[in-house]
This record gives sequence, structure tokens and C-alpha cells, in this order.
Amino acid sequence: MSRPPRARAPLKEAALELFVRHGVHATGIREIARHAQCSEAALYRHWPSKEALITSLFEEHLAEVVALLDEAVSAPGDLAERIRAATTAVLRLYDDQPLVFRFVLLVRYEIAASLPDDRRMPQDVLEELMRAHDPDQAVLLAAAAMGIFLQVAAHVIFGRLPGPLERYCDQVTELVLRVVGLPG
Amino acid sequence: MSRPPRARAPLKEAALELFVRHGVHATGIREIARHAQCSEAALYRHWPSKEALITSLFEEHLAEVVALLDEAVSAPGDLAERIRAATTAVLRLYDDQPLVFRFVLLVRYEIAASLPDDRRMPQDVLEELMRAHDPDQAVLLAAAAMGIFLQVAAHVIFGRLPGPLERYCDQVTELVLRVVGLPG
Amino acid sequence: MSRPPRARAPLKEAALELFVRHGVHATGIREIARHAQCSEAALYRHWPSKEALITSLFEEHLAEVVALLDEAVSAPGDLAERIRAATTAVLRLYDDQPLVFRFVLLVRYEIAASLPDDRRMPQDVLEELMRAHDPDQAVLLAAAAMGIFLQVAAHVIFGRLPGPLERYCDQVTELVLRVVGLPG
Amino acid sequence: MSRPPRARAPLKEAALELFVRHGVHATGIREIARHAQCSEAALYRHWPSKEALITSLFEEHLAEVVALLDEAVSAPGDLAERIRAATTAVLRLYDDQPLVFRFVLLVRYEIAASLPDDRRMPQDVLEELMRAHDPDQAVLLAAAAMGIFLQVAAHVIFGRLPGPLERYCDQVTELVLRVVGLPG
DNA sequence: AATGAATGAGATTTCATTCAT
DNA sequence: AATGAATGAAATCTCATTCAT
Repeated sequence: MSRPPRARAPLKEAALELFVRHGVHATGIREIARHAQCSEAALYRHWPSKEALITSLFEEHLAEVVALLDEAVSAPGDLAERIRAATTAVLRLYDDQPLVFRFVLLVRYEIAASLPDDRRMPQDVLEELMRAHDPDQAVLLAAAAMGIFLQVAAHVIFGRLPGPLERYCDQVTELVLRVVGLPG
Repeated sequence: MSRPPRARAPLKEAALELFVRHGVHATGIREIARHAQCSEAALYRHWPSKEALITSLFEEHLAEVVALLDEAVSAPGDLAERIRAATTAVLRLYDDQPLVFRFVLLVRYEIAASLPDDRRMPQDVLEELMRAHDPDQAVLLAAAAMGIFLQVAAHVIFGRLPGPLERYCDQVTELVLRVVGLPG
Repeated sequence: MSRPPRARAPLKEAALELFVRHGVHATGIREIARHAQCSEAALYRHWPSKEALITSLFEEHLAEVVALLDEAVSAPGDLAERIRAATTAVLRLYDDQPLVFRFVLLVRYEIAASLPDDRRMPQDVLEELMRAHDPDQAVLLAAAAMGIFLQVAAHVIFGRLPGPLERYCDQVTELVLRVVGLPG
Repeated sequence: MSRPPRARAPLKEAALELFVRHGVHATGIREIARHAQCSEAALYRHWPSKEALITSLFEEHLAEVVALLDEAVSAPGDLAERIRAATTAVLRLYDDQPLVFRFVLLVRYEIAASLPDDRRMPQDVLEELMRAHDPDQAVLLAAAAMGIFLQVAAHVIFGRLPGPLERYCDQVTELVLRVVGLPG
């Protein structure tokens, strides 16, 4: 029998942190391996290339976000309550797992081209939510809601707004409700 | 009167296009020079480093956006009219110079850290606009407005929504007005 | 009585095929193991190193050729008949085991340096055969005969001449006989 | 203006020598650059890859050999004299430029696959020479002649026969003439 | 006995940048 | 002024091999 993998998890953690801290391209294999306390070659046993590591990290964490949103919007209640649940879920994600949130935020545009078209994205969840309310503008409303989430989060990340994000739950929820046309 | 340098403009155009197409880090000096039909060394006559080129491109176009917004929000009229003007200006900018817009979208997070803190940003214009209306929430409202702009633009760029962007002028304006609490 | 190792033969076959197809250096342990459907470490149970595997493959087949030639040249008959027998044996061997031949052709120069000086080579058999006939030129005649074999075989392998090799038995025998000065 | 290339010729010389001495695959870019007294990166200004360097060296030197043979076989005289001229040319090449000869000899099989099919090879020159004499067997006779050349040269290279190669001119010529059926 | 994990050394190649003409 | 040549450093990745289970 062979020994269990020992380097895989540390490599993922190190990569996530360094990618977020210094950027995907500014982070080298060497640095990741050093932080994970293993050899550079170990990485290539688990992922065929650096890009594959980035993509797999992204997909994994994106799936987390999608699952989180799916759960939130499928909670009982009317549209307003679901929007509140989605807002809360997203904002909490940043507070709980800031690395995951920032990673997804940072690399999404770079990754975009290499993702399959049918990949389920956070946008899709919001669009489905909005579609029941206003089918004609669902895409636009979902985009607006997502834009509000992300930009507020970006403000907190870059220090324009004080954290934690969760403190803006009520306010952001209210903004999204207004966008949708359901002011409190 | 020295004649203007010949290589500068082609280098900027080539850089912008390649940065947007392949990413900032994936684009090398060599490739930029080849597209601009000049030597690699020529680039160093005009900018001291690749990073300086990136930053200067970014700052230049940022200044353009800021100027555009400044002009829009200083137009006569009430808040709603100013918001409409700002929306129109931003969306038109993308349609007129999609490369510029995409470039700013792509590199803003990477660049952010290296910009001086007192740099006037598009956010600042929007915040000033909002401050007159609702001082307590100005930052948040400006963030929401900006988020809506950017996300809708991103949707068009990545094909989730059909272009051109300007066609969403009325809808986006309406969404921002709702966010601000001034529904049509 | 220990049962024979299971992985040895598949490893040899896989190595031979891949060495011939992609070259000795371009073929990695990993690829060999994958083709042989066993682990990389298994190879090291049977040979102490990759180089040992190459050498053993080479020596094994060299021994086969030598034995074949030895048998052929010790058959009853005069020189012409022995030359015919040797020719037939060599050409048939290559028809039967084209991979082996190509392998020998590819690596012989690289291997040459690492073989012991007293290693009995096909050349030696031919030289002994020739020595009885023309002691002064034995080495040269043997070289010429071997050169004819190898080059004709190479032509077949690389498609300059249609196969199978055996069809050239009479012609090649005649050529070698002429070289030796015993034209039919 | 730019400076003239300084590293190109030394790189070619170093590569040729090291490829012949240690083998193509056992010779690294680093070693080549060190022998040429320039940086490793300099190589990539002149050839896009190591393989391209190998191929270009091969093609260049192969063209030399072909030109040499072409000149030899186009000399005035009957077939026997042309064969003598070709033999002399080939054997002298080894004595004059042993590196070129050995390089072509060593890498030809590794290179074979990547060469265009219509590439003119030494074989072709000999075949044309033989075709006038015996059209039916031209390919076979040319192969035999080439095999004799190469194997005798290989014997000298590996010390089975004492050098220089030119001393075997008469003997080798005689052998080839016998093969062709024109014994002295 | 046999495996997948892990590794250190080294491979080739690319980078932004400087040099020499 | 402008170029192609050259470079040191670093990048990603592969290698044959050994380890631990």
C-alpha cells in the first residue's frame, strides 16, 4: 500500500493564500511549495500544471459559493426574505472565508475564458431567483444585485468601508430590494 | 519644437489590445514591440519599465473616466438628471472604447495597491454626488451604483447580455435611481 | 520455486515499444509503467535503474543475434553457404522482431561506450567467418557485410524499400558474396 | 544600429562538439552556453528551441555532405571513377571534419521523423548514380554502398579499425565496385 | 510485494531589461 | 535615436529515484 497524500491540502491552502495576497501570476510554484513545506514537484503529482491548480481551486470554491446561494434562495419565505437570505449568505462568506471570497473575486475574469459555458455560476442562481419576479429583466436585476454585493465587498477589502461585511447586511438587503422594486 | 515620438502611440495601442486579449502578465515586451512594429528597446525610451507602462495606461484612462464623470455630474439639473448623465457617460465610454474599459476592469485590483491614496477615483465622483443626497450612506450608495455599472458592463463583455451597452441606459439609470430612493 | 514475476515481461515490452517510438531519452519511467499497467516503483524491483533496463534490453538482443549468427555460420557447408545462412538468419530476425531491430539501431552508438570490451558482438562472428577466407581483410569484409545488412534493413524500416526484409535474402546474399569475392 | 551577433558561431561550434561527444540528449543548454562563453538565453535569440538548433545543425551539415557527394559523382569519368570519387569524398570528410561526420551519423535516426520527405539525402545521390548502371537494383546497391561507408567509418570511430579513414580509400572503393559488379 | 507519494536536481525556456553599435 | 544582441534571474515543469505504508 502507498502512503496517504500529505502535501495536497497544504498546497491548496498555501496557494489560496498566496494567490490572494500577491496575485495569481506573481505567485510562483516555488513559493507555494515553500509555504506548504513540500517540494515543488509534489504539486505536479496532484495537479498537472499551475494553471490546472488555479482552475481547480476556482471551480471548487465557486461551487461552494453556488451551493451557499442555492441553499439561501431555496429557504422558505417570499422574495424579499430570499433576497435577504442570499445577501446574508454572501456577506457572511466573506467574513468567514475571506480568502475564498477574495480569490473568486480576483481571478474570475482571468479564468472566465477557460470555464465551460454550462458551468453553473452565482449569477445563475440570482437570475433564477429574479426570473419568478420579473422575467423580462431577470438578467439585469441579477447583475445589479451581484454588482452591489461585489462592489461593497471590494470596498471593505480595500478599506474604503470598515468591516466586517456582515454589518452591511440590512443596508445591502434594502438596496437590492429597492433595485428589484420591493422597498421595505 | 521636437517632433512627437513615432513609436509611442502604436506601443500604447498594441499594449492595450494585448493586455486585454491575453492578460497583463501573459503579454511580454517582445510581443508588444512586435505588434507595434518597433524594437523592444524602443519601449524603454517612453516608459522606464513595463509596470510603468501598465500604470500609466491605467492612470490615463482612469483620469479620462473621472473627467467624463465629473463633467456629467456637474451638468445642470437635479440628482436624477445627473445620475442619468453619469450612467450615460459611463456606458457610452465602453461602447466607444471597449478596450479601455476592459483593461480597467481587468487590472484594477492588481493596480489598486500601487496607486497613491489621494488619487481621485470614479468612486469619489459618485460619492460626492451622493453625499448631497444622503450623507450617511453616500459611500454605500456610490458603491452600489458603481457595482451596477460594472456588472452590467461585464455581462455585455462576456456575452451574458447582448450589446451595445448604451441600450441599457434607461434601465440602468432606473435601477440606480431606485437604489438611491428616487424611483422614476 | 518462486513464481515468475508478473511485471517483468510487460515492462520489457512497453519499454521496447516506447523507446523505439519516442526515443530512449524521451521515454520516461512513468510512461513505461503506465503502458505496462504497473507502478513506477515496480520497475526498480527488476532493474536497478533505467539505464540498466536499456542495457539489459540491448545485451539480451545482442546475445540473441550473436547466438543466431554463431549457429548460422557453424552450419555445414562452404563459405558461400554460411554467408547465405547468416544473411537469412539476420534478415529473418528483423522481420520477426522489428521493434528489437529498431531499438538496436537507435541505441547502439550510445550504448557502445558502456559495454565491456570483451563483449562478443555480431561483428566478431562475421570477422571469424571472414578470417578463414581472407585474414588480411577480415575486419573490413565483416564491416562491409554488416553495413549492408544494417543499411538494407534501415531502408525497409524507414520505407525506402518495401518489406518484408526476407524478400531481399537472395539479393543481399549475392551482394555480400560479391564483396567477399565469391560472386554466384 | 545594433551590434553584430557574437554568440551565434560559438554556439554552433560548441553544440556540435558536445552533441558528438556526449550525445544530443545528454548535452544541456547550460553546457553549450558555457562552452560558447555566452548566456543560455543567447541561444534562444538565434534558434527558437534546442530541438530547432539540433535540426538546423543537422540540415546544414547534411547539405554539406550531399553537396560533396553531388560534386564527386558529377566528376568526369565512368561509373567506377565516380564511385571512387564518391568514396574518397566521404572518407575524407570524416578525416577533415570528423565532428560533422559523426554528428550526422549519430543523430540521423533521431532526426529522421522530423525531416521533410522530399529532403535530398546522401542516399539519393548514390541512388541516382546507381540508377544509370542498374535501374532495377539501384536502391539496393546504393544502400549497400552507403552501408559499407558508414560501417567502416563506425569501425574507425569506435577503434575497431585504426584511422585515418582515408587509408581505406582503395579498399572500400574496391568493395563497392565489387558490390556493383565492376571488380577492378 | 507493491504502491502512490514525495523529492532534489536539473531540464528548457521566458522574462524584463541593458548593452553596444 | 533606434536597433538587434545579449543577459541574469527566474519561471514552470520533468526526471529518475527513494520513501513510507
